[in-house]
Amino acid sequence: MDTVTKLEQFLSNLESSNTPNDIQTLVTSLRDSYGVTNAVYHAVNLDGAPYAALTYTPEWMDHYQEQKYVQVDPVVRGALQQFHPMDWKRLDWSNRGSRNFLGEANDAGIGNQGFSIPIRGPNGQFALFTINDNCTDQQWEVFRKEFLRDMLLISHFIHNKVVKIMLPDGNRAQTPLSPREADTLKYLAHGMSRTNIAGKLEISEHTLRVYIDSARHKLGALNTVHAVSLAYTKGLILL
Amino acid sequence: MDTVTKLEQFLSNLESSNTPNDIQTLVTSLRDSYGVTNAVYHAVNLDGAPYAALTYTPEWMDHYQEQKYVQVDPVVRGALQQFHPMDWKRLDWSNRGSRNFLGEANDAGIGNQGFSIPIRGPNGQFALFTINDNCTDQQWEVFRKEFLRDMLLISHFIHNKVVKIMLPDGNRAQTPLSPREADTLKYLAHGMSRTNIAGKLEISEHTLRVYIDSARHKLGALNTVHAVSLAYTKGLILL
DNA sequence: CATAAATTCCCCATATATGGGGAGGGGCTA
DNA sequence: TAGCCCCTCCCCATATATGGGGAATTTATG
Repeated sequence: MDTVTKLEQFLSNLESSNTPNDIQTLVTSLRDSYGVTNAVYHAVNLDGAPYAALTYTPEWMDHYQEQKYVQVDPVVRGALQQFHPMDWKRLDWSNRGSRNFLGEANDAGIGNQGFSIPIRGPNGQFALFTINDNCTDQQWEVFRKEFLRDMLLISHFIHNKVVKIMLPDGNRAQTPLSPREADTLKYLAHGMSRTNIAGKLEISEHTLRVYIDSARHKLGALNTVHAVSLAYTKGLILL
Repeated sequence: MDTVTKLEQFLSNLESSNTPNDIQTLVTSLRDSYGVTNAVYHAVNLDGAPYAALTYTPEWMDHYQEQKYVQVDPVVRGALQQFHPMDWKRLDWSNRGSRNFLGEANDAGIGNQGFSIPIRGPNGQFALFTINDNCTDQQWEVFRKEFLRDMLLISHFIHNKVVKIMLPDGNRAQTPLSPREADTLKYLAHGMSRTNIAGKLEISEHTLRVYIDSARHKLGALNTVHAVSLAYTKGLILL
């Protein structure tokens, strides 16, 4: 079975996946067809909720959840600041929490080699697609060279499908912001005060307040900080 | 020349690209090898600055810049809210600004067909990779089916390279936030008041203030809104 | 052309955030 | 073990933001 066929097969299976269970099956068959120890799709943030389809043991997952490892896991922390797929060897495992985590992960049968692909979507979506294996550095390098591109595509398509399944109404029309409102929120995000922004936009501070208020109301935000973070994650403003 | 070779050739050319000029040349040769009307890499936000490598005419680019079309362009607005490559036909061209923009774009020789791939990186990076052409819907559909995957990979690798070139110190160590600081900023982003957050974290409001203050100082933020938006874009907190 | 939305201006009172201090206990690391 | 960072608590005074009103002109939209 050559490379193209593996990817083709995955994409064709993905096409006919319509439930969370299908995705789980898909990830398992992905692990088998590429001959690795584990394959993991982990949506760290999908409109506030997490979601995962993976081949780790349920025990390890429960443990991970209970210990709130998502906040400590160097893979997650690293991926949040990276764009390119990230090899686990290049992460910082120096502090105690990480070492502890690493030890427990090894005990849970997770491979010594691995890379994780960060996936970013609108609305603050953040997910990871991870492949890991037990093998030598050389073997791993060969795998990486051969399949990294497949994995990039797989990570993209699997996330796209998961969003479709988990957030069927995710494509609802967005609350539009008026140009002035968008400007206002942008400058607020930059840390400017009302007085400064009003000066920059050459309007009175009273007027500026109207924009902040109307943006808050449009977005259903509880306060200004909320409005700014909503507008940014929803892709309504550019920083 | 078959598909694999085109992509391979691009990636090999990319490997040896080390300056903005190289990227420009690369995009031009990309357009030629895939036989389309235009190829565009447009970093809308690269640490606050824009950057573009494209095959549009300089006149159109100047016009685009002068008119601040980035704020009106339905392609940009749409891509900000999408994950998957977005066909231009599926955008909303109904309002006056968009129609006007479309007319001028046609006059500038931009193809009637096109799709744009949104690219999201850490630090609020947002870029678009666009391919457009003059052809029928059917021809376009064929092109899309055949080359969409290539384009996804190209968009990923070109962005990765541009960031390396334009932000060579982009991989500097991030200001770490303590767990309490990160929690605090996260809840602030959710729109909670100090009083509520203090209650949730079961600490006094005074203590909470210390976290906000120290986070502000660590991030070099001008105020709380700024601190939250910095922490989020830098990947230091999960919403 | 009628209606809606955007943009601009203003007042008053209260709630909340910020800036400047200070202080003690506990844990990790060199 | 010494030093650094984290976590927790407190005071005072001032600056800034919010919530509740109201109203005009211009610009888009159907």
